[in-house]
Amino acid sequence: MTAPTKPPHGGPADALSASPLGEKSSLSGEHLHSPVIDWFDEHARDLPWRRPEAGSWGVMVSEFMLQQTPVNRVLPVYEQWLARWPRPADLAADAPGEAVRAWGRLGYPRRALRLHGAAVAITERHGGDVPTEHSQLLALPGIGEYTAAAVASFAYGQRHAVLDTNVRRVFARAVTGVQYPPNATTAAERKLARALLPEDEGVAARWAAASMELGALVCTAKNETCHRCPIAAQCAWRLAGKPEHEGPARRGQTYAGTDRQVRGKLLAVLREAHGPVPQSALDRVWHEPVQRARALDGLVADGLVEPLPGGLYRLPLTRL
DNA sequence: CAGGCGTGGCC
DNA sequence: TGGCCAAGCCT
Repeated sequence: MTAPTKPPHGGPADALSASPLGEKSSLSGEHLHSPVIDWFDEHARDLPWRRPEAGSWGVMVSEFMLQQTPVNRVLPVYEQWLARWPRPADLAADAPGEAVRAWGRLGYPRRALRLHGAAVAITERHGGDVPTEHSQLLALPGIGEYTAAAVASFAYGQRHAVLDTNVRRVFARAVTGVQYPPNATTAAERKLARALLPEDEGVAARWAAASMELGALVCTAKNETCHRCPIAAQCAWRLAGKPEHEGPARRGQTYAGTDRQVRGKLLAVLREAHGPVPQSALDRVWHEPVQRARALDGLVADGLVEPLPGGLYRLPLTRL
């Protein structure tokens, strides 16, 4: 094959260059030996959804669970889900409330509902197989830009820019030279990600997983370990002396005392119970009646809770 | 597009 | 101790 000739040198200017978008930097490499992929070959974690037997459904389930939830907490729940619902049609045939219950304490339980909804759509519209097209994936509930690219790339080996928080941080540091990426993904970030993507489909998929893993294990938000980084020598941020984040503090998440906390407590009661729960049992989780009622109403509106006659509540047995 | 949406571990 | 952080999505 024609090995594209690489610029003779991969110094800082290569990674940093004001217009790195027209050509691949040495970070990804259009050849088959990017330092990040080499590092990945050596240090990638052996995660169940990366094994061939996981299949596209396993990849998709893992991506839903990993949205804002750490790997270690996902692992046991992932195993339970795949054992119980080995195919999308298996989950689709069960009640949505069972998905919510089996979600356990992963957090953001609307993801469980959306994953169930996606399984129903896959069963009804795609013959029970996770679709291969990015646009079809994007049309499923709970799948956005990132997850569609991740499933297409990790499950089907396709060439997509997979821009998650890890990759965005790696690019922000190594290429742009700042500590953190913007709050929301920008057009410039998408353009950069596309420009860095290796041409070859299989290499591109490998690169996507590798750059994500680098952000998860080495180029972390706090306590990054540059001495273990395969591109430390070209990293714009490190070369600039690792300047601190400038500008307004990044938006933090509040939790204590919010409706979210109340919703969590209400749903925990319903998860533990098998069968309808009386209002009085729910009243015990929060002292303030107005906020309590608002939280319960919200859960019902979201389809996470099903109200029954006689002041009883349960996880949803039927679809909305 | 800023803000809502769970949960737990870490420094 | 409490703010920050963890493979986002939706409105």
